[in-house]
Amino acid sequence: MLDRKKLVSDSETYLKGLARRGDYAAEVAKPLFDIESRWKELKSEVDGLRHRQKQMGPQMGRLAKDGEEFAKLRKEMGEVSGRVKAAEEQIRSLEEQRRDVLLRIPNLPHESVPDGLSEEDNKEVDRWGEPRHPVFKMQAHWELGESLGIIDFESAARMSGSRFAVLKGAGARLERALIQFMLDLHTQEHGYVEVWPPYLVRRHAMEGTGQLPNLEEDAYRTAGDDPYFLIPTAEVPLVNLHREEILDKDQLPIKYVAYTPCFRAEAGSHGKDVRGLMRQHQFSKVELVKIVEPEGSYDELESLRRNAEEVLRRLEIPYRVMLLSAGDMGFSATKTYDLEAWVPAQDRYREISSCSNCGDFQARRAQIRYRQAKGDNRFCHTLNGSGLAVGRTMIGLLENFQQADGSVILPDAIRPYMGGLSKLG
RNA sequence: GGAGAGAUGGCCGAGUUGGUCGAAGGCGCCUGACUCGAAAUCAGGUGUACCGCUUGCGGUACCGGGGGUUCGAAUCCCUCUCUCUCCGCCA
Repeated sequence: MLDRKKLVSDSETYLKGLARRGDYAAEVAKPLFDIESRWKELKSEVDGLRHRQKQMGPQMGRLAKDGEEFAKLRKEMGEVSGRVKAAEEQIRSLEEQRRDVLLRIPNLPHESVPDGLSEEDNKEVDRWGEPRHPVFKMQAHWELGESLGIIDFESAARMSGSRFAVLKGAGARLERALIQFMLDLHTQEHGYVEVWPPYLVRRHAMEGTGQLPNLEEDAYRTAGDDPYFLIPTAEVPLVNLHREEILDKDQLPIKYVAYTPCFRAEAGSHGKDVRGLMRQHQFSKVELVKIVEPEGSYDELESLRRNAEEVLRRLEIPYRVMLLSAGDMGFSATKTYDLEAWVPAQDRYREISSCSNCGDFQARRAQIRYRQAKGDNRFCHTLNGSGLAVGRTMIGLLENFQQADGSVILPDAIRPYMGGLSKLG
């Protein structure tokens, strides 16, 4: 959520910034200005009337209840009360409308973010490792996984439909090994606190991080009037850990890491990545979240990104770093780096991690503040990044380390987590 | 699932015959006095959000959330959520 007061007082700058995401973004914000001015007018009227009510209260208490003066005052104050109620109803309605608009306005892109509306406009900022080009017929990971007997898409489809996978034997162990490896790295070497959060959350938690109200069709939820939402990423529970809190300055920065399964309906991606582990309704992810002071939050983004990159380096998977263009970023982000791992069978890089600074956008939605000085409470900045998506990491391992005979050599870093196993198949 | 109790400011805790209660008192914290300094003591201050003029001041809202009764509600009524205790069940 953007700062309503600034949005109104400096609307030109804000609308211009929003338009960098596409014309729609500025359009969404437009109704706000009229709502805000009507709201202010009513608000000051009601404040005045209530002031009068408050003044008269004690006086009426002192008067004789059967006196003439009391009857007169009661009549007058009854009228005031009626007007207050009517105006307050209008105020409530305006505030609801205002909130609806504000919740649907995306975050403002940071100045360092390149212009552009699509993937094509993203800028490569770094690259690591040598992409492996095949001297033999390279197999896609789903072929490898099935021939090695470690991934079973068919059984998964029979019980759950498309976009599910069953991991078996060394495959299941590898999933667990990768999670363990990532958690150990981030907790022991990067200073994150490990968290085991709920996988089901209430609507307001999803609104807090910006998944709702806009992306409702992509979220799974339970039945009933007061549904739970299945988290699409651990970012949701991790950021909401401090909702409605005023933190002490010396508590910051807060750094959390959590492994969770993630659930996504993948509405609107029909036909994309229909095979393999690339795009699943349920997948594992180790997520990094930081809650920090506004000063230096972009430096924190750089280090967060490095923390995620380190996983790929240890696993010896070639990758590149993309700085996303304004129009390609997610709803809540001011600036996003995608890490893209090399996928030999597709002969291209594919997203394996997305690291964003959300500025105070989520903090304002979730009411996460910190005490800067006495009487000066400010919203924190929140950051998040995958460290990493486990399924996609498995793709990276299987495909990049496959051998001509269909076996897969495991990189050194993961072997201790596989009980010393050095090779699949 | 059944029965009961509760939810007040950073914390503890008053307030429930409706009126001067944003709310006693204590603790914590900040400032000043005393002191060489500290402790103790004394005095003052100490929530969040919004509106208006604006170095400061004035106003409004908020006593778990929402709704209602009333000229007026922390105080009465309804409802929801959460917490605790006991019983049952379950992992």
